[in-house]
Amino acid sequence: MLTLNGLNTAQRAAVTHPSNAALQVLAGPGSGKTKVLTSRIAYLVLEQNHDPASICAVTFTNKAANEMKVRLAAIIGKQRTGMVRMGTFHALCALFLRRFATKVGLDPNFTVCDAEESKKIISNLLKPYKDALAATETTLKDGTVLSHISRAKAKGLDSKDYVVELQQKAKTKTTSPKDDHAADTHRIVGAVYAEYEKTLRRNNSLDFDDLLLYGVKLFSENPTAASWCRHVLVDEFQDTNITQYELLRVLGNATGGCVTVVGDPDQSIYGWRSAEVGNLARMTKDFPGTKQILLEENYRSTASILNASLAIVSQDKSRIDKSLIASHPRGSTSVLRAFASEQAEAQFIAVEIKRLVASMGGVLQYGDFAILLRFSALSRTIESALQKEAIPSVILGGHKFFERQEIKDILAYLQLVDNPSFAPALTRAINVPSRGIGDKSIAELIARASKTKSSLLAAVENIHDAKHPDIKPPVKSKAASFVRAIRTLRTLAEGGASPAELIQRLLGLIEYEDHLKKTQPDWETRWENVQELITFASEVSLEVANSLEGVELDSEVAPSHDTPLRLFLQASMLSSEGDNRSEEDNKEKVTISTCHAAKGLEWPVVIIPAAEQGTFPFYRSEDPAEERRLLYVACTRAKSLLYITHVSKRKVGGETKNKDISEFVAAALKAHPDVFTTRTPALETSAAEREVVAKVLQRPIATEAEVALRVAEFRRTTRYIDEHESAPQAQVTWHPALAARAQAPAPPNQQFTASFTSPRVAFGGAQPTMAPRPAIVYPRQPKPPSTTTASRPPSDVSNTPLPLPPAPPSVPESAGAGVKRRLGMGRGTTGFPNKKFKVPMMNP
DNA sequence: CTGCGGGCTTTTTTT
DNA sequence: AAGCCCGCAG
Repeated sequence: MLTLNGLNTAQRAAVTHPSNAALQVLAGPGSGKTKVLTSRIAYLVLEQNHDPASICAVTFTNKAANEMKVRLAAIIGKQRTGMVRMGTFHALCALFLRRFATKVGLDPNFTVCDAEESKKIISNLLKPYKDALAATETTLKDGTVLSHISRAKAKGLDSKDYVVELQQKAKTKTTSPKDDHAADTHRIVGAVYAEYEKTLRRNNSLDFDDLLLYGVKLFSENPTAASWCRHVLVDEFQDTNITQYELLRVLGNATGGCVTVVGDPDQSIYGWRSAEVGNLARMTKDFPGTKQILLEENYRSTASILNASLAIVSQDKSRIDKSLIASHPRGSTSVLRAFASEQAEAQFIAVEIKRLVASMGGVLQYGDFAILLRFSALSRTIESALQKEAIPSVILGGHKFFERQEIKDILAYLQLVDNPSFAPALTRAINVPSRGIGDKSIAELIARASKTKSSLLAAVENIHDAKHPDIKPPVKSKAASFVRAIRTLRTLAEGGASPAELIQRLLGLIEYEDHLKKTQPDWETRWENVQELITFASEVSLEVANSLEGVELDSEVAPSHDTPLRLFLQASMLSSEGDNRSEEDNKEKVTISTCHAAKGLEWPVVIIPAAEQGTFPFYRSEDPAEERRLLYVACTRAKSLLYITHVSKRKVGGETKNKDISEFVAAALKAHPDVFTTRTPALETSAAEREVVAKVLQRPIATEAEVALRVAEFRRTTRYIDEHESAPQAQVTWHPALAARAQAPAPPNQQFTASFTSPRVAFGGAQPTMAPRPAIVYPRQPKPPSTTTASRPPSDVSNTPLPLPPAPPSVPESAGAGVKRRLGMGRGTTGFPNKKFKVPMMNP
């Protein structure tokens, strides 16, 4: 029996909404949307007797899917959870396309082509147009073409549609020289698009967008492929594109309109990837009678943080005015500080983190901090500042594990074994390790392959077998070891060898470790990465084995063509960095992440550096409003404390440039001067302020003695403390909006004492008419019977009195700092711990 | 031809 | 970090 005790009225209404009626949940940050989603699935299964295998839950990332699985398993059990089809749109489509490949004219062993390979294909296709382009003095980069194509695909336009649309546009538009220019490049894009499509088909591969497009094709043309589906749920709906919407529509129709979506227009930050907030409105039209339910109570952040966040996002004039009701007390006022350089900024951040850890007396540890950046390159200075202070850190969404050279090298061989038609893998693998087969030879091989109408690999094999003559730069003998490796692996794979075994064998066959040693100065970390790939491979196999338990395979309808190797390759291509975070390892590490990758996550303390013009909004962004929402998303990740910092000078490229404060922050400050202060919270002297921080986190507070001890230790060991507390803010060029405040002494950071009631926070409209509601009271609970390491700090929801988290470690030696000093904590393995992988894959 | 080394630039956000 | 360009050696 499903218990709805922990839900508020709106949440309950959403969860128990009739299962056969379309539902749209508009959920502000921290309003418990994940809880609603999981509870609704549980409701469908437990109360409405839906077969778990008939429910499809789509998440934005694989990580989100894994998280939801954990939480759902707590309600309906592991086995039933395992039957729910949960994953990204991409993973969902890939799963069914493997099954039903032939229905849409594909081979089941298609390879998923990642962006880098797509780009290479396009760059080759673009070559013939080089001269034409040079003549008109235009440049057309492969990346630009790819993004045009991707945009078209996101709208469901194939190359023919794209060209047609171009022609229509050309008719309606007045012709200026500039338009002619654009028309020229678009014509080329159209031509390249057509060839790109053909190339992918020839290579038996699908790019990310194709997964969705072919998914739509499959489900719309083959009702049997979707007949299993009784209810579709989509999370982060504001960030879906048209093609993804089509998927929802097609699957939703198959269920007779049983769809539930959750989203928040204020958090739409993927417009650059063709996401359309308009999908929310579209849905209400396509699914008549769609019920909208608003979740406006925020259970995550202090009222101060919500104040600051809303002050930022409410500047958007076109925004539909929504409110967020704080369930937590006001808490410390958010901090806004300026610095003279990015080094000073980074140093402040590092020292302030240490100060907070000390002054909270152990209630906060390093894992409670996140530094959220507009783009990853900003992490450099911050990383080194943290390192200098011996603060361990992890980078989320930095260099992608699966995009590293050494990983792609290995994958290329395996892709070729699985799919001999996949030419990009051959061009990469054939010369790793170097076999003296360079660009020229490859060009000749390609010519041979197209002449004999065979795949590149077949061409190489034929030359090797002397069935065909050698080519001009002779390649026959050079390719021998390559062909041998491929053939050995092929035999092993057919014999049922696991992907992990295949990799091991491959490493021997091509003497990859030696190759790394010879060619890479940092071969050690690269070799470690290869080892981690093996770990990942064995995890995939394990995961698959587990998820097969108790799952009835619909093998008669659609025989599975999956092989372990194929599943591994697909998992590799569809996995995103954040999926594989081992929580245990990161408890004592500060998280550095991009704002985008932080979506859906939360931390007790969030620091947002570089809040400057040019980075917020980013100078290349086409949509400033989206940049503002991005900042809003970043701010609303914070539970207890929020910091925004900016500098007056920053090195950009080679030169130092003067920087102004972000217009978003300046405008927020102008409209609501009280939402920020330059004073850092005086936690060490104020027990009341400490208490709020702890209360929001539902943690016990530290004793005065503990705090005093740690603060003393901090003062003794950290020498920058005095410097930064008395940092002459006047040196900094203030934005006009800040200038006045900089002169005046900062107000004490003590608003939190005002009351423990929660005011309705609303901007942009009339002031709230609602009376303040009493704050939720958190009953102190004894230490839980070891809720153990079950899951990461669950995001989004905490409106019920949860058991307290495991008590913070009792005074680890010397503030726990010097412990993990491992320099740079393994550069090569950034963010990819080798423990506890979650495998991105739909349940079969 | 190929491969190597050096020097340069260059980088938004991601399935 | 990884791509690009260059020039030189095998």
